[in-house]
Amino acid sequence: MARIKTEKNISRKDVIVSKAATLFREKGYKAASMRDLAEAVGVEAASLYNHIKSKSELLHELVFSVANKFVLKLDEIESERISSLQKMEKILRFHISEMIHHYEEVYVSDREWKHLSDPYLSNYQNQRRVYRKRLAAIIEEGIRNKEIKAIDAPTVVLIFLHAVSGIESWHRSTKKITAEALEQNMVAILIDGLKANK
Amino acid sequence: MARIKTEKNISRKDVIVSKAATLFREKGYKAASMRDLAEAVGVEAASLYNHIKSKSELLHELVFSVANKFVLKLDEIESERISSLQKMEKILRFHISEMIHHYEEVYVSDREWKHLSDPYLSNYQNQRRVYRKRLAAIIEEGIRNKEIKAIDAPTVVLIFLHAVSGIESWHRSTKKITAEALEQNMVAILIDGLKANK
DNA sequence: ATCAAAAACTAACAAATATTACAATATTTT
DNA sequence: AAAATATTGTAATATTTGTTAGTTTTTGAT
Repeated sequence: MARIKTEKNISRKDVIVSKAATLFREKGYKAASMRDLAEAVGVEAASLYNHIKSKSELLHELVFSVANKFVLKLDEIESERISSLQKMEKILRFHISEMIHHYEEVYVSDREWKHLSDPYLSNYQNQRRVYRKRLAAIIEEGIRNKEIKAIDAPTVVLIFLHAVSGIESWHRSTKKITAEALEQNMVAILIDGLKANK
Repeated sequence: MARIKTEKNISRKDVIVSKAATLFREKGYKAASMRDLAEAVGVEAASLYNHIKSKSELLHELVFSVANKFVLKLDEIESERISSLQKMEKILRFHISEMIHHYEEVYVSDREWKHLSDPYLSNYQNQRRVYRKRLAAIIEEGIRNKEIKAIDAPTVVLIFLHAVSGIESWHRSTKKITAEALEQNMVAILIDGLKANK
């Protein structure tokens, strides 16, 4: 009987959730079976249920842990006393950094939330809506201050969020530039694209 | 017995493929069942097989028809005698327009290609690689001409392609700006973000 | 009106799915 | 070392899946 190996402060459940993230990213939530997951973990499928309640629990734990992290960071940045453009840059950099360093989880959270079921689904959709609204508000403030060019704020938000998810391709590519260079390039394009013409 | 309704020059298969696009977008390829599709079409599941070979055929027909369209357009734009920046703008506008007017198909092609099986999968991945390389080449030419700021070309490509897929959120939102305004805004941010500082 | 082809239906299939009950084994606590 | 607890395995469950076989109905051409 091969037990699930754990290190200090990492529960067996954590191991499962983490492997699930990888699997959900690779195959998608629906296509990833509990047997696949069991194999990745090194155990029989039924044994997983000593640590988790269901497959769907895995998904919503992943999704909400990521979502919460972004909300917390936004709380922090919003209250800083810096310009709108600087706020946007900080948010952008945070998104990029999270996508690079917690790739699997962030990716799954971004692409697989459709398969949440209520009440988690509605909850998540609401959270996202609010999050986007808050970003749009920052941009609109920047427009009022003539810092940011006159442009539709929700459109900017949508470009920003999705542009970052392009890091997925970067992650898979073999000939990568460094993470720092990637971040610098993205900021150069997107933040420059926002600046009001002087 | 309720037949599948067809209009002129639209085969029953076309109707099925089109409904499949909507369904695959809504639920994802894996989660969309043939019975779901049958219901959307207004017929029993088995009846679909008079017109199509398999579920996977639906996916790869969708994916490749979209992919081919983009390749054809790129052929056209590449051979035009205009600046690199203008080429990028044209490509961007085409992507935006396709995403707006053929939302379901483009979205599915973008997000569900993972579920293709070989040889279609390898084929598609190759096509995409080549397509991105060609876009990067245009950008690099622009950099050499000092038209575009010195920046990592593959990163630009990745931002562009994914930024466009953000239109998905626009499509679902209720309070939309017009398609033209959306396009104008996206071009403003992304193309401006590329321009070399004068 | 007849006949062939196209398109629908009913019924059934094997395979895969998430999950459960329960017995066997390992670990920790006493 | 014994008892209690945690973890795994085996076996089985009901559902859902894509798909096929065979039959009946509908359509369009003669």
